[in-house]
Amino acid sequence: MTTAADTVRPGRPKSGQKAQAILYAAGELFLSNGYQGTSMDAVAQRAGVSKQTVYSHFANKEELFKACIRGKVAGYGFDGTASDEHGDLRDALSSIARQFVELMFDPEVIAMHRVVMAEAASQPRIAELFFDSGPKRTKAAVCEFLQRQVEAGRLQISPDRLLYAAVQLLNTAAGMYQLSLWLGLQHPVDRTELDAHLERVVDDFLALYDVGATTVDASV
Amino acid sequence: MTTAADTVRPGRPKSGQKAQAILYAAGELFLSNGYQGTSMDAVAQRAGVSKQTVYSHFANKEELFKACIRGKVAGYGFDGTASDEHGDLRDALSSIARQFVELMFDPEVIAMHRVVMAEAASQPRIAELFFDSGPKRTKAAVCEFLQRQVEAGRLQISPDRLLYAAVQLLNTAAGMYQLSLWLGLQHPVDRTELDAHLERVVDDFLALYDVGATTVDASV
DNA sequence: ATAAAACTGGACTGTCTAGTTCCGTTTTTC
DNA sequence: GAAAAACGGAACTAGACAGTCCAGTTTTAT
Repeated sequence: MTTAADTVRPGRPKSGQKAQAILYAAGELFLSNGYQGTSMDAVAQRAGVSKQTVYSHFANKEELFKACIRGKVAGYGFDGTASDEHGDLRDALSSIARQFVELMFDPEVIAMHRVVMAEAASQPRIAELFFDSGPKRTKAAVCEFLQRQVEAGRLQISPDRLLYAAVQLLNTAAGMYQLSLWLGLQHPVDRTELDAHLERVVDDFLALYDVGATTVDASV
Repeated sequence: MTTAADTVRPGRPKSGQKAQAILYAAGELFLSNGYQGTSMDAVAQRAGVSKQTVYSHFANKEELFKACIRGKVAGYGFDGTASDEHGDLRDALSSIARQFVELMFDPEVIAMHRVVMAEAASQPRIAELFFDSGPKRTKAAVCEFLQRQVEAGRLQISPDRLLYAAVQLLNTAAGMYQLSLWLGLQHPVDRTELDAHLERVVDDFLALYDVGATTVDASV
């Protein structure tokens, strides 16, 4: 299969390195200054490239922005469910929670959320793209993990509660810090404090969904 | 006590109505177009006022923005803890959760979060102001409510867990929709679906903290 | 070698921006 | 009535921006 880009043409081919440099520079600028706060001149200058070259690789500012977000999101995989299926359930949950919190503590991830949210109103497709390939994928991964634990008889979660439980786990884990982080008000959390927090989170989760847990039925 | 503003001076006094009109117009524009996306000319035009007048009431764009945020935040009180102390605990928790979720569904509140987060990097004091008089106050209110329930013997929460529990309640209630809302991807949620969700949230909360609830101690 | 295309560097357009200042008018208090 | 200040309207400064264009240079395939 040969696309238009693959076709061999006479003349000098586009430099992939320049495209990379442009993407990298744009990524830095967009994430720290926002979409509107970043000029194409600044991108070109930081990439060490002429503005013409920027426009030869990316149709316009919006396309460049989209390409940036796509690239960044692709780089931030959440492999929390790679946790061994046969190890301790508590450890696995703990690892998922910790990985998620640490992801949320990453300054670049924070900047990402900020920029995408800021531009969500004027660029709905960007928001969708980000959500689908980021948070949505993470939730789905945790869902699948929980599903497997249910099937293995290690957890008690009714099928219609799976997504809720997954969000509950991630949310209680990171939700404590989330908004403060996005507002730039959160100091890096103390290691031992974080450990204690995560233990609580996993304890609560197990109290609700562990096979031995008492299900409180308040309707009676 | 007379401040400089109170002092009676000769000449025409500043029109409070104009100040209000400017604030209102600026609020609309800032919330829908962001800080950088809003020009002072646009504010003046929408307020039906000359730019001179805008600058006579507010020193500059930043001060105008701050005044806007202050005003908006002050308007969004969270009176969820006004819930009767002697009524049903479940109802009270349910009411708190519902009120919080509905607050989070308010388009203006969503826009607010977006704008403040977007500007958090360049305007840390705004972010702080918003956080302290918004989310922080809400959390504190719920904390106090829980504290009273603990004292009344209706809930079992150790003192160092109070804030965690409060955040847990609010977060599980709204966290399911939060990010989607901020990204502009969430359709208004079906009434019955929301009811079911909130019931789950309260059930889980009671399962963890109700006086009759079994505390799972996994360290044994 | 030659042709084709990428690239540089800069100039350029048209539009928008914040902030300030001018003048003439209106309103209000002393 | 007089003085003081708020107003409207407009202009101006000094700059940033996205995007286009062009002349000349470099790289590459044929």
